Amino acid sequence: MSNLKRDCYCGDLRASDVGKEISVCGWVQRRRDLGHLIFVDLRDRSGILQLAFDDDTDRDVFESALTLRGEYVIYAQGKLRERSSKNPDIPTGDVELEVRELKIFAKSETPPFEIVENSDVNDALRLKYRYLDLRRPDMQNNIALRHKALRVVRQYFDENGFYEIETPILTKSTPEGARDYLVPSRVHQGKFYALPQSPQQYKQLLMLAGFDRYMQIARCFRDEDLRADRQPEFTQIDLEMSFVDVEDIIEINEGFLKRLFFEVIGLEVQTPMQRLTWREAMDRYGSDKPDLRFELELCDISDIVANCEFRVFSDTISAGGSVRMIYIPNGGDLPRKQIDALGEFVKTYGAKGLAWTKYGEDGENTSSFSRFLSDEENEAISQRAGAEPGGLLCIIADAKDDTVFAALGALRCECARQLGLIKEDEYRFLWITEFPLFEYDEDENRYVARHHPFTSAMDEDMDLIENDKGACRAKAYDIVLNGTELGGGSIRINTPEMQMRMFNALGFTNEQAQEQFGHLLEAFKYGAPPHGGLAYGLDRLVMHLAGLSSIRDVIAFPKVQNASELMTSTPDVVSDSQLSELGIELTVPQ
RNA sequence: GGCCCAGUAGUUCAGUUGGUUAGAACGCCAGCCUGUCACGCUGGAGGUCGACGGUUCGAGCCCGUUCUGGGUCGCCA
Repeated sequence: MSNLKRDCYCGDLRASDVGKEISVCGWVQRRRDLGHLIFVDLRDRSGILQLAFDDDTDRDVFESALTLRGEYVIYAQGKLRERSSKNPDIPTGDVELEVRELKIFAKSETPPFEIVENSDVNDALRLKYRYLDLRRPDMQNNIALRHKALRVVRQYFDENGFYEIETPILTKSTPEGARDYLVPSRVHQGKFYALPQSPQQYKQLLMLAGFDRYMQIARCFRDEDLRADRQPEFTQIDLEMSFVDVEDIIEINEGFLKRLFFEVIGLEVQTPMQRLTWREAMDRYGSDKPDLRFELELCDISDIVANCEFRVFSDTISAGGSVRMIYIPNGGDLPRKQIDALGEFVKTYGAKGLAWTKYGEDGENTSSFSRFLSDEENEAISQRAGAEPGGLLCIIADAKDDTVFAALGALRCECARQLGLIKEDEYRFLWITEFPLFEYDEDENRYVARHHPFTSAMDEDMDLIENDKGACRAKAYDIVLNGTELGGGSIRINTPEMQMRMFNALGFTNEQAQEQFGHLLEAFKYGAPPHGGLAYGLDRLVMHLAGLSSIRDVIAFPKVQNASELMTSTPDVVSDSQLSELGIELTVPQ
């Protein structure tokens, strides 16, 4: 191959290069054999160049060109010439290579699917042959875009004084939080490492160690079920800063997002970005990651129906719940069947059902519940909604506010999607601040940390840690884009006393806290700076940059829904000797 | 763990109420073709209808189970 070196990429050649002697390498995209004239489209990561073989071509080279098939890997050398008929559809459409020398590096079987842009092939097949799928120009672009994003990440945070520091992959399993992936230890049989869910404790200890600003492109692992935007193995842009408060973190990250979106896709992001407190986000959108590309805000009507005859509403309120609605101006267009489907839709979020009113264009209303209310109550509801003919009112009542918010928040998005209300070309960034510090866990009958147990309470809510956990707010924030959580973080606790107070509040005895987090409590005795940070889901960020709806398309080798990897058939069985070396006996057959 | 959707040629799909030999396009193979660029023309090969079981005189189609993939609820500090 020493004398078969390429000197340029296919897609870079232009009319200004005509006359040059060039060499290219790549894969055969297509061969067009016209008899005494053969064209071959040669593809590399930069694009496509047309190779031409005709009567002036050396006979052996021509004969060799006749044997070319799709995905053959070749070298071609010759003189670049202007085409007699140009192709305006591709960047290299003005030129072609008059081939003088041709070398076939490797033949290829006919691939199981065509290597073309926008192919619509079954996911399982794509993933089984991921290396072929990745040859497709759109996948090449996605992966290149990811690289560009990573380059900006490293540049920006370097310029702002962050050190890139690696933290261990073999770590200690911690209670709370996601299920860990475990790695058995050979040296310490019966003991296990855990793969990190995030480098949380390490990055805090790096602040304690005095590095001041830390950044890592960190691989993280969570053994939980997958979604279109969730993989068991994913990448975080992990950040931590010392001597900062919430504002400092928001400021540096607004700068980052502005730079990232501009440099990668040329988008001008306005800063400062919009902010909502968690409380306001829930009340107005029923979600802690609201999509602001459309309106449809929630509205509380508990006060109107608190004493109404309709027990579904009034009983809910006396049980401590709420009755809330969204009003959809054009929702009256939805046929009855579709409204019933929305009723089924909200049930998947735990709602008992959907109460609705269709405001007819003729002034005649159809409603699932209005006959149970007084005229005054109906009128008050319509008035608060600002209802007009053609509108649709959707009401959810539940004894648990969480259920009302979950159902209405999801319904809001579903209606917007069905009615085409989402402004698809907008990028609505949003900070959600003042998250609750605690969250009640029904299964365990206790409060657990909503973010993680190292999160600081807001200064004015310190007393609530013991006195009113449900009302205690944290110095925690998320950055949201178009209804997706891009990242989140918090200001951390930095004294051993406060950290122990937090563990106690979560129900840990001092002994339990020492056992599981002793290293951190010990470290805090030696002077931890006030610090805080944030972590982005890199895959989600790149997904948005690429305008896609699944993170799989921006990950080179993703896993499928059951967390296996189809190309290599991972996970897989291991040999008995491997197991015995680890001191592991299986209770299930392999 | 629950719910929903899909599975027919290499690929993407069509397939009538359950009725003779399961079709199309692209791809593939062969032949012809000197300006194509999704080349064109002619011909050809290619199917356990995901699997198993059931109903039926008869199943790609109906029923059950199961597998695979996708979406989602729970879950994801």
